[in-house]
Amino acid sequence: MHATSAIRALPATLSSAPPASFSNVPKATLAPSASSADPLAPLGTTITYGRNQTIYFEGDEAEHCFRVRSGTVRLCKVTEDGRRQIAAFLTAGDLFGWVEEGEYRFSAEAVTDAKVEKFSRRRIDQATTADPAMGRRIMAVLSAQLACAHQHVVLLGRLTAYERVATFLLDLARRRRQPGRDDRNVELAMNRRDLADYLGLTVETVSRVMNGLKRKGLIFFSDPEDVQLKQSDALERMALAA
Amino acid sequence: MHATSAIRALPATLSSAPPASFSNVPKATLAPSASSADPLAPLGTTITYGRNQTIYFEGDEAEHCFRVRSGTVRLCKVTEDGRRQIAAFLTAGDLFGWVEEGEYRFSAEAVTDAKVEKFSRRRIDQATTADPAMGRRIMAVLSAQLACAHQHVVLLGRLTAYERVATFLLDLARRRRQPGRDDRNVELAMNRRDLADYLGLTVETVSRVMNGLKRKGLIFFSDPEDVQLKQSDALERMALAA
DNA sequence: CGCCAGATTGATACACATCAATTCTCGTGG
DNA sequence: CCACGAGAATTGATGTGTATCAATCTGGCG
Repeated sequence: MHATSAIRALPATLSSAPPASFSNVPKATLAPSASSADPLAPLGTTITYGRNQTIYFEGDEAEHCFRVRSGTVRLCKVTEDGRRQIAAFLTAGDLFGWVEEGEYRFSAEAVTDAKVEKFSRRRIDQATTADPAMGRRIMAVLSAQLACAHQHVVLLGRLTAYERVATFLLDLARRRRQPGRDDRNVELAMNRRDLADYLGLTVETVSRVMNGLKRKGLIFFSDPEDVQLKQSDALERMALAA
Repeated sequence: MHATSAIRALPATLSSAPPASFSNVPKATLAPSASSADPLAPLGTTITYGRNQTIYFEGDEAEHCFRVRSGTVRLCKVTEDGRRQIAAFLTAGDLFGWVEEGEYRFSAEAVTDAKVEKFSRRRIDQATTADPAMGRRIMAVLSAQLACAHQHVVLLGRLTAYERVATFLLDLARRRRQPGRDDRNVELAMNRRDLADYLGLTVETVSRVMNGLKRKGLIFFSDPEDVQLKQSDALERMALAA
């Protein structure tokens, strides 16, 4: 299994990290391409989490905030009766646990092995006072994530199962688009259950749709976590809503 | 009809404005209760919009950002084939149109008559450089909105129609909770169509559920936009997921 | 008074969930 | 090296929550 392969070979500094977050929303990374080094980096400590390990639980006191350095993290919530919804998949550069005060409202878990930076709220506050540019960067990341979340809302509120899956696959491909990389080939960092819980569907439906798309020749896969987009244009048409 | 009544009697300054945004997520207002006056206020110009007037269209160049001063604003997106999803209802203190660069991804429209402040991106940037505390406040608002959006994702991804409506009504009531106000009585700023498009349902289903709740005695209304919560506890139980 | 948009109510359709087997994959130990 | 077991994915049969289609009702307004 290719647990950690989806986001592989991450640059040591985030300055050239690919845009993360899902949806076709341009992603602000904390460290801009140009000039200044990542201003947040020296403030945190990096922790490595194994696949499916919990970073924090919903309800924990929110004393720290985090940033993904490598790998994929999910934010999720489980209802009393066991229904689970994933609110976001986060990748390199994404902030999370950015709670003003009180408790985390979602759990954060490593989808793949992941390196995560941890910051104390207090130190971040101090740092933004000292360096206003950093505050603006954080604002940029947060507003990009908000835009992603709104896209996700549209997907869940109004798209059919086929549209959801097509949109997701295209987002994933778009997110990985970089010079010199084959963006026809998408490696899913997550299994069908995660996918279902992100898309607001059941595992069975996701499986049926994926295989339906395969049968129609829009995609191909033998390994369920390694998907080739054969007809992106047809997928685009299917994902009409953006 | 009580178009503008849902959020009435807004204080001139936002310093004592009620927490806005939906979901039971604590709301950071831009102007904190204590000390300093609203730092953003002098930077913007206030514009009044009539009910259903568009503030900006999805696809417009994002040169300004906004803040709600009074009334309710919706962020929404319509697909080619006419499906509409409302991503958020915004009320006093909420920021919107906070796009880094490029175009707005959602349209913003006045649900009720509304006063909105308009800021140029550039001036905001300058101001945050001058006053880092302002940057932190904006971050707080954005992260609160992100939390709201994530709640909305759970609602759309995993809740039944009854659970969605119950959750919505309770959020609305919670949002209005203030000393000296009757929080059993909820005035909806929006009609059934807006409600449906926010909750990811159809008008018919919303209507059926509202009348179902009325029949069960959990709520009461004669005017469809003025709802009394008769058994908040039962509604809470129905809205299990949070 | 009669129009019209919004809300409600009813009958029916369908997309997806649910329940229930298989099949596949891979790690483990004999 | 292969049998075994367990979790993941797939596939099939059936059920159901909500959408869709279609009236009807209601209240405000010209």
